Amino acid sequence: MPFKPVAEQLAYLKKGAAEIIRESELREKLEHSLKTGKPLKVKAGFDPTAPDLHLGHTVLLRKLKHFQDLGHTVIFLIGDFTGMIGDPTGRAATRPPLTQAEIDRNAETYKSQVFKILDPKKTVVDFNRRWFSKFTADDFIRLAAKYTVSQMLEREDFHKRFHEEKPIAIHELLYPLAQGYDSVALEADVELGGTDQKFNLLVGRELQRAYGQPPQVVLTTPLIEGLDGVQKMSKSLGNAIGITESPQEMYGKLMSISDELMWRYYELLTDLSIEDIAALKQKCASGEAHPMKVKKDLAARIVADFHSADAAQHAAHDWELQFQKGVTPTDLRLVSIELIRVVTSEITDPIQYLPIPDLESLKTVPGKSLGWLKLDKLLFEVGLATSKSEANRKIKEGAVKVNNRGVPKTVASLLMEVPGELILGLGRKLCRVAITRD
RNA sequence: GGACAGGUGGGUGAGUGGCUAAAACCGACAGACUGUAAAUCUGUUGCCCCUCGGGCUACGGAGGUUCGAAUCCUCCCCUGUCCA
Repeated sequence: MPFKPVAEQLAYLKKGAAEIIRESELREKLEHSLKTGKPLKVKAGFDPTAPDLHLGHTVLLRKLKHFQDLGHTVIFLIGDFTGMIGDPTGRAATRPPLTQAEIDRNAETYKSQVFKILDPKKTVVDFNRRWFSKFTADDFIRLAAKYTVSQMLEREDFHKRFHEEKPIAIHELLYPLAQGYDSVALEADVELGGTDQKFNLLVGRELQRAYGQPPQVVLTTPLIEGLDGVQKMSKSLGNAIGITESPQEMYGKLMSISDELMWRYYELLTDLSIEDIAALKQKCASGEAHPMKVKKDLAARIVADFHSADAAQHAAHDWELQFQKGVTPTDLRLVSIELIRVVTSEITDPIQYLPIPDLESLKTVPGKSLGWLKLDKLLFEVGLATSKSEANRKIKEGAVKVNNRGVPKTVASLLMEVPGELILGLGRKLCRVAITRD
């Protein structure tokens, strides 16, 4: 395989990397690989329990892809052994070991998601249970003997917890060792990880030395901020964009980020060069370009990466209709709800109700019956509110819409013909509801 | 094994017998404003019942004292510090 000149490779790899330890070693490794024609082994480890990737993971995956583009070998390592420990995050307890079936299933999910970015033909998928299942207690003690407590306490979160007198379980200390040993087992040349992984990656270097191997180069990628622009993107914080989300969801979420964050996303999630991004930024500042337009471009690019250009265009169109022109999109989620109560008496009930669509047309419909629908129950069952109490609060806050019209704060029920359909909205969320009898 | 400190709502963290569904801050959600951006301002922020209002659950767990307990007592579980 013909490799590109070292300087060119290095420049390509440096773009968007947070830190390279050490750059001179990377250069040497690239030179060596060029000379011998042997590709570098580039490793990145993934947790087997959460195969639900979001854009944050793609920053790393894109960098792996860059290595692939240059002809190197990427090892996608699924940490099915280390997953038992769980990377120490302060409160994560030991996780129950996954069954082989679960691991296999997760691995498949991983592949289907990861190969949206990586080239399947150039990717080696491996599991660290492959070597750890053969590890004996003796081996483990020998491994543990290669590191010291104070070395471990150099890690920021251990250090902090230690000084705050918070618990640190012994097995948590084992995690970096195990992850580091992966590099030994694979004889990795380079390991990639988020900046939060820096310590673990460096342990890999130390262990490789201890086992008589040349230490791997560590390349960290920045952690991207989530939709809130403050905390790192993470599923559990609810500020993530999953890579399997629909074009519409992705586009909508991307449009909701702040202008400031938009530049960060451009930098980390697109192939635009630093110069191009700077130029765009300049244009926005000078008023030559509208930030919203630039944001739309960003959203379209990213959606196109994970779906298609067509899908991106579609999503953009839908988004404009819904949010800029106030038109209800046609492909809303449809939920069926059973009628709650049939109207038996005249409509003189003192309950506050809202006729849908209006009172006159309601009275003259043949073949249908009229029904009451409790609004709070409806909002709850449809999933727009997490409880009926919340639904009631939102009604009182005037946040509810029916068929695109605001519902007065005092309304408790809807009056409508059944079977029928309506568009229910709470804030930005919309839902199409079909009302059926029985 | 012993001595001591501590375990409160999504988070931080007040609260030492009734005025505490539990301060404050953060977060979250909604409204106004906008470019569905940010910033700002306002409101809401345990669950359930038909509105006023009412009911139920909640301060590590289980009991107990009391008209009444997050608050007092007993036992247990968990975490940390120090001693061995």
